Amino acid sequence: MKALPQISEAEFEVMKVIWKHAPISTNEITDKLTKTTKWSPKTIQTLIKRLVTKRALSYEKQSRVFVYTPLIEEKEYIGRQSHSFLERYYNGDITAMVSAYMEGDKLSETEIDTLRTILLKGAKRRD
Amino acid sequence: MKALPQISEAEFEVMKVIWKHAPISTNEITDKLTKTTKWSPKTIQTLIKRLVTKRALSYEKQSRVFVYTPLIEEKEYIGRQSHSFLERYYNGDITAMVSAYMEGDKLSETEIDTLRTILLKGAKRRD
DNA sequence: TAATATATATTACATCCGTAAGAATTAAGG
DNA sequence: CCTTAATTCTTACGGATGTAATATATATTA
Repeated sequence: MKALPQISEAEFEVMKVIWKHAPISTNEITDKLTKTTKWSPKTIQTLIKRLVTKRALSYEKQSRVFVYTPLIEEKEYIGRQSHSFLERYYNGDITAMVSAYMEGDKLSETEIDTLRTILLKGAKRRD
Repeated sequence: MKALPQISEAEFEVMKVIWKHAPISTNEITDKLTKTTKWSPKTIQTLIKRLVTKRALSYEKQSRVFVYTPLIEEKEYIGRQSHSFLERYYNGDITAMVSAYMEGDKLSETEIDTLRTILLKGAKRRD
């Protein structure tokens, strides 16, 4: 499996809008992000540029404007980040994380229910 | 609740040994970390120093040596990191994360069992 | 006490990141 | 065709981080 590019927190925000709306132009990205953040358009341009350099995005010149498409998949990226997060803080053990949440009373009844349901689905996956 | 200091990845490795063995001297920290990492003692010193500056550690001069104690709690720190991780990648929804793991077949049968057990404990089922 | 060993403090330096401003290029209007 | 406006490219700059090396202070030994 290829190494995914290192994406910073701010860059990730940019990726999110691109994942959601690709193919999408610079201006469209900028419009959306100036509404949800306090970044200047210049800043957003920089972030987009860096993502291209890092090969997280490809672009196509449509007439005079650039239109971007992600080169990495959202699910894959989040999966990798989750993996390394668990490694670092829970020795790679997701059950330790859930356990910590239970013990810290950080789970609502509803969430507990949801989790049980999720886990039941996989129950018959025993072969 | 006070803001916890920002601890980098490398610094976190140092914190882990201090959490585990505090109060612990510079040399002891260095010994342990040179075994588990490829860092030079100098690097480890730098990391310790930065942690002191950031007020993640306090120290006491015992005769001629410094002995360190954490100023922040491991559980609290990991809890905060977990929270912001979930915010960033799963909209703060831990069930979404577990769900993604289930769907990605990233959970072993054993883990699923463990999770079910964990969740049953908290089941003051009002059903 | 002077030389040496040891522990701590200061300085270094490249890269990444947040946050842009300014320069250059290109398209569109006069 | 040339000026202006829009778009993209280049440069900037301070703080954080990884990764140390060098310098200083202090303790031990000869």
